[in-house]
Amino acid sequence: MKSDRSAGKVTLADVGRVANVSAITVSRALRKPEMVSPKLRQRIEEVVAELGYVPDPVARALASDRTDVIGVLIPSVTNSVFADVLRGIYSVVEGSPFSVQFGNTRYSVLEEERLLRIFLSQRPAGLIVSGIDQSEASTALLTQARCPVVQIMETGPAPVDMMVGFSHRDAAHDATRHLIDGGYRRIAFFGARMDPRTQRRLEGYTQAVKDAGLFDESLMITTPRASTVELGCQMLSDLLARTQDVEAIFCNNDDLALGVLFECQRRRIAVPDDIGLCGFNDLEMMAVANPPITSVRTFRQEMGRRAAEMVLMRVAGEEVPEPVVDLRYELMARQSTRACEEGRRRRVP
Amino acid sequence: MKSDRSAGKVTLADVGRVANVSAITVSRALRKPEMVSPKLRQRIEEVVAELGYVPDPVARALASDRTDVIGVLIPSVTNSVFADVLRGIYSVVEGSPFSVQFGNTRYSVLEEERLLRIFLSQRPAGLIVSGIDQSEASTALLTQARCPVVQIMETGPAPVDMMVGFSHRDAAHDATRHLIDGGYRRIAFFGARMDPRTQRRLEGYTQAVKDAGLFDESLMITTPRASTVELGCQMLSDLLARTQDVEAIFCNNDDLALGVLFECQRRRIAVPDDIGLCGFNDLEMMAVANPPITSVRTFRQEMGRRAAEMVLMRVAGEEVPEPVVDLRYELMARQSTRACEEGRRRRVP
DNA sequence: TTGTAAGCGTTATCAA
DNA sequence: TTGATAACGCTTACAA
Repeated sequence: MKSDRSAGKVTLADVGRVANVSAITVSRALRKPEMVSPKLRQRIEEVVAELGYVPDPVARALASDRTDVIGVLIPSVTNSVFADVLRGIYSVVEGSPFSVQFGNTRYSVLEEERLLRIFLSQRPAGLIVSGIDQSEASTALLTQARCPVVQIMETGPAPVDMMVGFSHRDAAHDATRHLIDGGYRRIAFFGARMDPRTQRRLEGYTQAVKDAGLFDESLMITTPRASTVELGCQMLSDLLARTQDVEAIFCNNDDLALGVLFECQRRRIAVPDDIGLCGFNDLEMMAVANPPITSVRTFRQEMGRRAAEMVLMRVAGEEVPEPVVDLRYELMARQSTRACEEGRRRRVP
Repeated sequence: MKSDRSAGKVTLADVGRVANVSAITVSRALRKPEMVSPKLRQRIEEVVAELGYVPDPVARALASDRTDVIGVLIPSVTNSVFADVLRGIYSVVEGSPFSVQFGNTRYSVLEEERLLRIFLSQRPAGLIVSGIDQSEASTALLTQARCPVVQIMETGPAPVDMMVGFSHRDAAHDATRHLIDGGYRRIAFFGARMDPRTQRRLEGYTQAVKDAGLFDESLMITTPRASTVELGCQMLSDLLARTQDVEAIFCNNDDLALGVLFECQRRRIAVPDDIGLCGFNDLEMMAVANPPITSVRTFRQEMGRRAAEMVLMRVAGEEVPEPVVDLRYELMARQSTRACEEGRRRRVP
């Protein structure tokens, strides 16, 4: 008699009993059909269907010391940037026998480390982590991990294993150059959250304005708060309360940019004629705003897709031809940064 | 000698050996400390720390026939509505020994069913599913599930187990009434995706306009496409190409409403004077748009939080005092629906 | 309070 | 090609 713990679950042994073969043969028939004679294979398949056998992933994991779970660590579940990445990952994983498990690090390196330990104890098939700023302990854990690891969202000099991202510094630098080239001189920076990637965007901005001799610390507004549209409104209000001498604003992301746009509309500040405006990420709405807002397009779904593909390839034993990928970015120049023909005039003399 | 399969992993038996106790005592010391004498407990804790023992959740799951994983099935990973729900769930689960695993059903009942089978085979501690429109098979699976189940996002007459949501029909009805009460007569409905919840919003709208004798099928625009801001722009353009006789628009969600607003700005259509505008969900940006947009606030984080709490209570063996919760909604009336003092005039006579 | 023995459902290993 | 046996690391049931 079966123990009552198992609650009537159909096991490999049950299938074997009915099909008159051993459990291990059933296991093989399901995992490596070519190793079982056609005759037996068919009989087993029939019994599996008849009994409604479903393999137990937990038992499989314990016995084989591996799972079909790909662990994904992202800093935020609400940020649409990461939602896009997840969509990319799902698009690849959905067609495979693998599944995805996330962890939400909430932009905390310590939380990331804690989650990493938990995930690793679950024998993941692969691991996808965000960014390149892991703690020393996390880096050690990842290096020792006995599964493929992909760092996403960013590129950097020392990949733990594989990597797919882009340079936030370069992207911000180019966006700032775009404003400078458009004739804007007094260019502000609005930054929220100030996570490592935002920091590097700030560096790119700073470099560009310094190189052009346009650096002015009083034009930088940053906050550790998460970015919202409302925050964009407030930042513009704060800046204008301090100085009217602003010609353009580079926002660390599109939420802020949208807030700036709304606030400009309320204050009858013409975009791009009074103030030029550039966002970051190129959310869908940027292209249809009034006016359309210039932004830096990043390939978020593609990052997720590529990362998942890399993991699957390695799990399948294939070699990944390009284990470090820089996906770049694209400056989507729109009406919000159309510079005047004869150079920018200051808004207030 | 240990088998090489385990790759040097520290086990309960290892800890026991060093601490001079049996493995089961170590197990108890970690799970039910009060059952172990203080002396042994302390010695064991020291050895655990010394050896860096980490419990193996896979082995635990196999032995105890349960996991600490709460399965969550949502229709979309990119829709910010569900992102908010997830945040609520995380806020509760993060402080517990439980973890979350999602599935993305992509608004497909069949995919939901498939995922449900997978999840159930993994002995979840609890299950949170979206909506009340599961397939017959899924409902059967959920009914038989040996774990707590919560349906979220919606309320309905026949909960499988527990439920926390609100009535989309009532919410849409009230929003439409708000427009009618504001003096608007020619009220359009814009709907995207047309999933079951959107359908019920449409029903609420239809009921309200019919009751007021204002029903006009030609004012309803729906599409199976996912909602985007751009789609909102297009829908307005389509509607206006067909008729100028429109006084207000109730959008099935805020993305569409934002698109309508941008398109109105471009066409110099004054909101709310030429056209009244109401969204659904009350995303953060609605309050700071220009003008601020009326929307129906729903308590998405709260839904996630409550659902997770219900699961945890039941897992802990406690009784859930209120297993079916209607969280209601709140109409956030803003400038975009400010009706004229002396009743609405038609925009075009 | 602590320990022994027997699983949990699967797969690795080695033998037939 | 098939099977017997022994893990995998932990917990349940029961005994001391």
